[in-house]
Amino acid sequence: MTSTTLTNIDLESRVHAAHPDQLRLWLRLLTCTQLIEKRVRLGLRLEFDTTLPRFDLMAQLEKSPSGLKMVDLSKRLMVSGGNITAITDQLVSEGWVQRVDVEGDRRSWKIQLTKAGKTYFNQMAKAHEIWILESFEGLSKKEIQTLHKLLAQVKHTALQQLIGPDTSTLTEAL
Amino acid sequence: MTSTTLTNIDLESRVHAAHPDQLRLWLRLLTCTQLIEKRVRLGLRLEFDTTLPRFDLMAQLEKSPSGLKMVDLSKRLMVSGGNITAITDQLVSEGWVQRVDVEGDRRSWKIQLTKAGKTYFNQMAKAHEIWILESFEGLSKKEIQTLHKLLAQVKHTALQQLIGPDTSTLTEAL
DNA sequence: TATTGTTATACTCTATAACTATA
DNA sequence: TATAGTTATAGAGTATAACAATA
Repeated sequence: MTSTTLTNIDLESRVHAAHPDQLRLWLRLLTCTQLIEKRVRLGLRLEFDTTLPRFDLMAQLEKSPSGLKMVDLSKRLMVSGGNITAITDQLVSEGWVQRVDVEGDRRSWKIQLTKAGKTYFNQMAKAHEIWILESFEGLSKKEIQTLHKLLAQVKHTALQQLIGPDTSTLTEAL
Repeated sequence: MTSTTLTNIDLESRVHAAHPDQLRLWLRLLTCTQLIEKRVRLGLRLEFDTTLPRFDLMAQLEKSPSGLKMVDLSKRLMVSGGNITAITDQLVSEGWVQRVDVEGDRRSWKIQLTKAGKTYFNQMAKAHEIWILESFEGLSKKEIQTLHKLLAQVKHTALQQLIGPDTSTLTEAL
């Protein structure tokens, strides 16, 4: 018989019997996220010739039709301003987003999806939704709700741990 | 009042009310993982001047005291062979791991932690464990078990979706 | 022929810091 | 002074492909 089964060939093989349940949970959480993320990245690259950060930025814009400032995008995507400039430049050159003047503050832009960008994003979002549905198809509706609820608590705690109990922004904390 | 609360300034603001529960679950899963991962990366950088991929590679070696071949590391860490060579080279130059000849196959090495590497890794692992315990301290023991169990199903399904039902390795599928 | 590992290359994402323009 | 955004730079990680050595 072979020395390792497929399910052992991943990060979880790191866990020792002596390690606490929290560590096992973290590695399982990480494995799940990485598997789904790899699937999404693969699909975005093969079917749409794009990347996850670009998709994420467009998803933020789709959610805010009036547009978002660079600094808003920086906070929401939890990356530095220079990154936002770089990714935005790419998307502008490809025609998917546009910079629009902000009335009353000549330092800022509103970044918006173009009409072509909306169409393009909607196509990606449909495919994305299918990949995600497939990734969770082993769970019942109730299990999905339970998971969602438990992860709410994790999110709350992890956020506190990362940024502390004050009101500073995420990017400032990093 | 401010337009956004802190908990809205993240990826989950992408979700629309019309989107299915699975999509909400995925974004929450991603947010949780990213928050904890940022905390771990920050700690590894500030306290140990190292990175997560390097830590992960050493963790694999610590789990396999007899050593692992490059190809094993490639599969377990789900990255290409060239990356393993690069990261291993760094760790060798820093004295934390060593390449050891494999009897009977002159193409391969066994990569092992050095004595100094074991000491160094154990220090990191202690700190890592604390960061993880803190990240999940909002959950009861039972909730941790429930989460772990539900994520087992997610892992299984996501793995099938990513690589298909056959027996090929992860890296081959990517 | 297939496998193991290395090398060369290029690309994406990332942060930091210096800078300009504006508030 | 502080904020918004850009630019320049450097570094890490990643994949791919060509390659050499060995099985």
